[in-house]
Amino acid sequence: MSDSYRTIDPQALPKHFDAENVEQALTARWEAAGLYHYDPSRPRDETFIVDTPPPTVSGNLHIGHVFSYTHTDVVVRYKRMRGLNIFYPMGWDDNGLPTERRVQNHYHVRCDPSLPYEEGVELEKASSKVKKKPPRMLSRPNFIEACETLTKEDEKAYLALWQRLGLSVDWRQEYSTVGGHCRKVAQLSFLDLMAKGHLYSSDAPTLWDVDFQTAVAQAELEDRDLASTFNDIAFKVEGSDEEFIIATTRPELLPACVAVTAHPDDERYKHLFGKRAVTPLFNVPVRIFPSDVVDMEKGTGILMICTFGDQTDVQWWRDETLPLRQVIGRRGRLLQIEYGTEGWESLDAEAANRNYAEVAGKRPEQARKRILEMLGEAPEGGQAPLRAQKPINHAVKFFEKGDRPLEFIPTRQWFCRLMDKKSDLLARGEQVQWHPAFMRDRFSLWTENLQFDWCISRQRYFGVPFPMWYRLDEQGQPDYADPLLAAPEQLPVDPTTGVPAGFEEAQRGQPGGFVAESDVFDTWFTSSMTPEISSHWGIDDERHGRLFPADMRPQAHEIIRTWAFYTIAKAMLHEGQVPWHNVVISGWVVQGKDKISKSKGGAKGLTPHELMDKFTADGVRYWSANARLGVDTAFDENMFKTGKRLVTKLYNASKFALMQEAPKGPITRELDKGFLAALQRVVDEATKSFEAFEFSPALKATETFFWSSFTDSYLELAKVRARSEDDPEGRASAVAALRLGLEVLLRLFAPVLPYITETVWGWAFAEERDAPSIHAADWPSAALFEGIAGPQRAGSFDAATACLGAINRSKTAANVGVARGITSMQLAAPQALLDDLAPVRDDVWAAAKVGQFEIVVDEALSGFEVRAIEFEPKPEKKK
RNA sequence: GGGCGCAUAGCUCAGCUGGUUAGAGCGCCACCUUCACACGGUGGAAGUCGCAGGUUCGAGUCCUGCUGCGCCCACCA
Repeated sequence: MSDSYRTIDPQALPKHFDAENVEQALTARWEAAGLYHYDPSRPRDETFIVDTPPPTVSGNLHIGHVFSYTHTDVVVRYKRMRGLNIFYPMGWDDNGLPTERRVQNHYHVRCDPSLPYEEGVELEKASSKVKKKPPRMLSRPNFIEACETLTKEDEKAYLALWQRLGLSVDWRQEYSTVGGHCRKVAQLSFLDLMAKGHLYSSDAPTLWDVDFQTAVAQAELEDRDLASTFNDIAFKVEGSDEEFIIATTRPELLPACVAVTAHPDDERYKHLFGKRAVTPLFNVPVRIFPSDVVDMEKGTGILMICTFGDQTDVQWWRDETLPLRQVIGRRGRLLQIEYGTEGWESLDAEAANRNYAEVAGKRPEQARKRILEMLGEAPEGGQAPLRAQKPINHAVKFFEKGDRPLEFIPTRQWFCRLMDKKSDLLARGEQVQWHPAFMRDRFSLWTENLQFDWCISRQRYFGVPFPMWYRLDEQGQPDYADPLLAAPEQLPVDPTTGVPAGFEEAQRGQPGGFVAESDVFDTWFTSSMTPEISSHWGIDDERHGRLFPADMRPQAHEIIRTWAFYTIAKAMLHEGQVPWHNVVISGWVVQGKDKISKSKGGAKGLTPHELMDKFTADGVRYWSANARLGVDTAFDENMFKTGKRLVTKLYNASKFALMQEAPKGPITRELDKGFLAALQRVVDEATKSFEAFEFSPALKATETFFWSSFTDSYLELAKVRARSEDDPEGRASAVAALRLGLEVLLRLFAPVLPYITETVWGWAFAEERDAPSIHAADWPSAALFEGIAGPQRAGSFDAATACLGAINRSKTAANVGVARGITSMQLAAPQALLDDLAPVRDDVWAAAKVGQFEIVVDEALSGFEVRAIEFEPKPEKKK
């Protein structure tokens, strides 16, 4: 150990911090050193496990990504400095509709699961000329290959962004949700849930998207307000001339009407219960029954039940065992129907068929128009059934990615039972710590209001297939009650190409043979397994035991009902545990009133790379880390600017601090100890915040101290002594404190600003502390201040700061020429502090030549008072 | 209709368990090319803390009720 410090020559360093090159060089160095590698040999209690959200790779990169991923990285870097063994993986979510659509478009292909797999298919980006021809049809395995090929490109772009942003991910722990590993875990999950009896299939009315041609789950719904019309339509009572008026927004469902209902207490309609009504146009007699679900105030108080207009219709249909008259088909068009046949009885089948022919094959909105026209025509000597129309606005259910309203259509679907597990799920929500805490309410509310079991099957081609087949009986009809499940060793399997045990390929589709379940899982079925995907659940028990449950799940608040909810559900059903201990919720990036997201086309203006070019990666991270958890943040270039300014200041202040030369010596002076004591307060505060996952107050505290206490005050107060020739002991104390202060500040900033802090660390401290990277160094602890300071000493530093402030004010006053006649400064303080301040005072004094004030510091050095600053008042501003 | 959150300087926000004249950054004004930093420094102006009550010696902070904005959810006839 040498007896002088390793100093730097500022002339030898670039005038400005060359962020772009530094970012590249350090990223490469960190990767080469394996700095972020998880060490499987260390025990669980020394490990910090992150359940990283896998980004959807088909979206364009935008600042919203940068924002939330930085939050996680900041926490991770803090935990790493606390000495924890970090497990920080990265996944790519390339399983789902966005990828499917992109692949279809990019290569101009479509998937047909009935096709056999072709070896060695080479695809090219389709030209617009090619796109005029019919698309090429691919087997499902080929289609998945195409997805994997295309998403590889996107993943490269993400990787480059993440690395430049400085995410300290262990890149060896990478997965893709459409890859073999994830397919296997998802299929294992299915087999386990089957074995535990949580799954069932049923042929029942299900929310159906007519464009995507698939069922959707409750979690994928969104309400949209649409303009609509309440149509008052007259129904006749069977066998009489009496009529009543129902109100409906969906007159096109008139042929699907199966009953009429009103409130049991409704005097207007009481006498009708038990009788039958006759529908106009189709003359179908339907039951009239009472139901207390009916709102007497709404519409006319009496309404028609159709199969199916909404969820209430489904409920009545079930409870009252009403007939099924499905008129809307899977493609969203009115089906062909023959009145007079079974189930389609009519008092005048001929007229009914004539009327129905007008709307068969039409879309609902066209059919509605036509039906209303017909209802508006008065029969001979009578009144038209359409009596009145009233415009309204009402909420209509849509698939969140869809363009047309959802329909209820009876189809066979697979469900995971959750309705009977609400209280267990709520209890799990209580076992998880939510940050911020109020986000738990979102989870609880959703769980309490859950209405359907989880529909896990989708009639899509691309996705993780059900590992399952059905036996075909002698007539070639599938036996849904007793499916053939894949064996675990077979996974991942695509049942459209794989064969169940005990069968041969030749028996596919043959009577007495088998047929594949062609559905795929809801993408959340796979995404809800991210902790288990990382831990290799069901595949490597030893690893799973080490990595499950995780410590931290970072995520956005709008997917609490999906991602967080399903992940909690899966962990409960599979392992009887919570999937992680902490959920850390980031807010959104907003621009004006709009959330910045892929659906909105990203931020106006600069891309993440352009922002980093302009403000440095550290500057961009600074902006992210400034946001409080769960709170939306404005996209504001000023904040990036402030971040870059901080980086620049750190660069320059560090140069200055590390160019001061002195022999090594103890920190003995009051001012130096006071400064370090004040810094220790900041360390305590930052640590406390970080422990609660609140990085932003930690950054704020550090930043404030850095600017106002370190650069503005302490550097000014210590620099005269640090260069003094005639006070060797005071000089050694100042330089030692300067360096220690800088070192501690670098460590405090390291989680947020990895590049600039590592750069400065390398100038001196890497060698001095025998720690090549600051990111593997310890978070500052009390040990660093051992024997030097104590928080109670900070008063002397506060006093000195006030003194400097007074001097500065007097300088400014002198410059503007209003402080005449002020010629001396009194500082009443313990001698120890006065000694330290004397050189500052004399130095500044000589320059300023003005000022008269008194600073009184109490003997305990815990407080101070500034007295008698006498300046002439500033002259009134001329207006 | 239910739940949650927000409302503090022109803008973006911080103000923990209630305690003396309410803070920061940006912007604005004045001054300063001085040793690492003009990608800088120093100083300054600027707020009836959404509104109305209440609790308290004392309220930006706690309670009640309003108003506005945002988000999540809802059974949509």
